[in-house]
Amino acid sequence: MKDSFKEKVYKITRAIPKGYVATYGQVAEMAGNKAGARAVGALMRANPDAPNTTCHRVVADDGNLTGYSAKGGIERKKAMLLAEGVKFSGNKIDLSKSGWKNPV
DNA sequence: ATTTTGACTTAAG
DNA sequence: GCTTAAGCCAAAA
Repeated sequence: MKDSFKEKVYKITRAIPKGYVATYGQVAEMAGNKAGARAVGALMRANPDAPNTTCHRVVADDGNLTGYSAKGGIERKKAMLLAEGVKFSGNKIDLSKSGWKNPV
């Protein structure tokens, strides 16, 4: 299988359970490139599989919401995550409660 | 093929 | 605590 870096990133992003979020660095590391956090963001922006790839469950390492090219932007993403049960700390995600880690 | 940009992260000032 | 700089990777121009 030709799982390129981006395909892995999309797959991993899709694998994030509802109510949880993963950081770009985390996804990048799972995809095989620990330093590819930026690349992950770039791929999310491309997001060819938008309704299939839950790109809104990927956030910055600090739990801060960044990017989101779609309509509504950050506010929309925040509302969406909050509706899924993600715990927010003010205007950021509480990674201590909603931080996702891949169970192998 | 080379250069630029970007939804990152960490370190230093 | 916030701003600036540098390092990393991949896609787009």
